[in-house]
Amino acid sequence: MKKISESAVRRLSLYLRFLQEAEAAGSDTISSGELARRGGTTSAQVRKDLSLFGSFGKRGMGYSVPELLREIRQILGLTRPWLVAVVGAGRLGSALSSFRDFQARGFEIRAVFDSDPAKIGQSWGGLTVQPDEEMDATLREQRVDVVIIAVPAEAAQGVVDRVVAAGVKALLNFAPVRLRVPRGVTLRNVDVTLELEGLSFALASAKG
Amino acid sequence: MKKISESAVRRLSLYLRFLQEAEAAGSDTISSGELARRGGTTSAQVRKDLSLFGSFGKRGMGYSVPELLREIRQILGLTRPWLVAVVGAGRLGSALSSFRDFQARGFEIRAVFDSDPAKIGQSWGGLTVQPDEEMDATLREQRVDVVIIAVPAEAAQGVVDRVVAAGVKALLNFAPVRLRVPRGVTLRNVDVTLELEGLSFALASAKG
DNA sequence: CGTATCTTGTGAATGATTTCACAAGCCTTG
DNA sequence: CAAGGCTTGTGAAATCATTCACAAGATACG
Repeated sequence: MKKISESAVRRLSLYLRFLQEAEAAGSDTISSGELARRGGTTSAQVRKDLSLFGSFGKRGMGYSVPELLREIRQILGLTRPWLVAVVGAGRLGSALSSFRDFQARGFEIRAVFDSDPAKIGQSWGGLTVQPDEEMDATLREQRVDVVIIAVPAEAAQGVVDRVVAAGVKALLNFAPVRLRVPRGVTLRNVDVTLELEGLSFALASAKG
Repeated sequence: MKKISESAVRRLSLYLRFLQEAEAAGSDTISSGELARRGGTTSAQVRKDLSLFGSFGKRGMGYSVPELLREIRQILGLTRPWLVAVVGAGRLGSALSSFRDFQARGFEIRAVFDSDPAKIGQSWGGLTVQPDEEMDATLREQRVDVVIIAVPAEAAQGVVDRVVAAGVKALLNFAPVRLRVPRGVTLRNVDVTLELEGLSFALASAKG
């Protein structure tokens, strides 16, 4: 299979969202041009992205909304739920755990961990905060697929090493630090500081 | 001035972080190879990125840590603090407002807004949650540079329109929705759902 | 002072991604 | 059932980003 760029996957994810909107609005079909308009890209880009995985449209007609929904869900692996654990029960972890959208999109939070004894045992929307020591066992027992890292930067690499050792293959990191993962493990970073500095650059460039 | 890609700016921001670490560790100089190693890129990439803005190194010696720190701060516009407001006093807004790193990196949170009467008046780390109605006046009075959007998706575009009308030129959006901004306004998105779906794609591709 | 060693800065080459452009297919209408 | 009007799928072209490769400058050391 040929290599799919990260930006192409991002766009697919966006198209999925637009298709859900179109479905809710009662549309049966949608054109590449319409998807492009919503996504701020071009119709050729949309068709190219989709053509990486197959031919889903009808010439003259566009794409069937339910069919393309099915196809993109299949491509993105969203046909079954993924099990998620959050490490770090601070404010960010709390915000993430309560994010209702996750559940709706097929990500089920199954465990929350923290190293702070004061936090352990607290109940969080049906889940009990567990101590770090139980991480390895729980991750395996619950067959957790994805771990969200919401601990301070200094602690993040240690958490990565432990969850990777427990067999987890996908990580989403919120700590402002560059983490090392072995081959075969996928890591994505959400780095708010980086984004703010990007805004700073834009402001400074504009103002001179 | 030639166009600078977003990925180049991201990397500059990373180099800045590594330089701060190097400074804390007492290093006087650092080579492009060392910056590359920490950033997971190549030394040529580092030199190319820096060469977009000038020649800061000494052949045979690398870069002076304090000097390159100064230069990158200058490039990124981090020589003075930026004033920030958070719209949305939910859990995410709370997590962001309490994020100590912001202050340390030159982003000062000056106001928090919410539309929920139950939240208004609450004290948040020295700030009082203000009602939406005061947004326009406060943003102008406080000369807010950057607005962080931490409201539900349905409310986000309305917030954008209001803060843009109040003269704000830089936005960081956490709502899982594609927002429209006029030319001259910079928008960055942090979309956790997109990131999770990216992980899902990686997992699904690997497992077959 | 001359040689060896290191590392920068940068054109040229390569690779990746996006855009262009158009033949081909599908539906509607008369 | 033929003509007209859309819209797809996709090679080819253009643009953008990364990597290569090396001359040139700087230091260290005998």
